[in-house]
Amino acid sequence: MSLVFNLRSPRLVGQWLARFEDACRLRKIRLTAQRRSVFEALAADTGHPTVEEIHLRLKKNWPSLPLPTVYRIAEDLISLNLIRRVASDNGPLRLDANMEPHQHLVCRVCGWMEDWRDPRWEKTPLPSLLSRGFVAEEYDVRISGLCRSCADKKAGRVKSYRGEKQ
Amino acid sequence: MSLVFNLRSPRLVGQWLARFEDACRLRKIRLTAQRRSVFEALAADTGHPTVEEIHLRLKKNWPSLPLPTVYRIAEDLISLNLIRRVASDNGPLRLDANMEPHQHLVCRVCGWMEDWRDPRWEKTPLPSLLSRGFVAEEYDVRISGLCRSCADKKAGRVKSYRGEKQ
DNA sequence: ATCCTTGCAAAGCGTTTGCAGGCTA
DNA sequence: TAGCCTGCAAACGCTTTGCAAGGAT
Repeated sequence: MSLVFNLRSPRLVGQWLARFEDACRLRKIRLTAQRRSVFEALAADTGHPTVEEIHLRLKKNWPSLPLPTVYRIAEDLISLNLIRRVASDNGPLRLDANMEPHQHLVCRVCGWMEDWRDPRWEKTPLPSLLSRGFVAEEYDVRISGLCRSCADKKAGRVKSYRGEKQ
Repeated sequence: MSLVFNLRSPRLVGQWLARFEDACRLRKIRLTAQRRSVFEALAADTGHPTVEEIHLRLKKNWPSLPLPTVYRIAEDLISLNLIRRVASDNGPLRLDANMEPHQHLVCRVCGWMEDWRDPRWEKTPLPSLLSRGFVAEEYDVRISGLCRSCADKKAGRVKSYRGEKQ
């Protein structure tokens, strides 16, 4: 697990923090230091971190912060519509504070993930009633493939049968 | 968990079983009754079942079949490229024996899932080198929303803060 | 006969929960 | 002050693993 993370612009993080505080007031939810820290860490990070990654980062300055608290707060923030879960094939829950419409690049080998925007996806209209009364709300588009480092490693490798995750 | 499942056409299941047997021969993997049963149950089901659902179904006629065996075989079939994991936000692993290009309708409340085809997604070309050397291989499109039954239940309900999964 | 695969049991990992004490509003 | 929230520890559910016995080739 990498602790390297890409920062989001401080201006945007500030906007999102204000929105977070408004949401707390509106929903009559207490604005605790723990919630603010978790939300801020998540908002500042473009890397779709796991709960554990957030926890590790916060522990540097707050060694007593327990992991279950971060889990509980993550759930709260999801309920408040301030962050969302990222869809994946397996592995631990990943979080995303970017609520704008966007797509994801996902490496099928290492799970590396990055935001991507392609206006073509956003212009495609949602079918209104697709099938059996299903009410479509939004697209969730992942572009899967190989990140540069896994593509490099792959060259010349032989696939094994068991023992190697695809 | 529901044991109701939608059947795939026997003709298609037969084709896929033949492909499964070829793949076993090609990769020199033993064709056991367990593997055949798990693959067949999966191929016959259009409902994106979990490993446990497959196991429950097979147990009816094979009470001694252990769950870990189904997990191991699922992993094998994924490695053989005969089935794939379905992307989801959370919850247990779901499997899909349909390897044709297709999209999914996903209910964000109950997890109900159904295949969907929209030629627009399939015609959109993959960008070749999107970002930082990323090699795109395929799209994974989920259309999330509410299935009919959750849409019906939702009318008139008040959302709670904690205690209700979104 | 070989050795891949299964069956069993146990461990592993990520996540959730119950309860008492603490802190925000 | 009231009661929401946290901290702690323990439980939980899904998944994986080690090892000996079994079965396909």
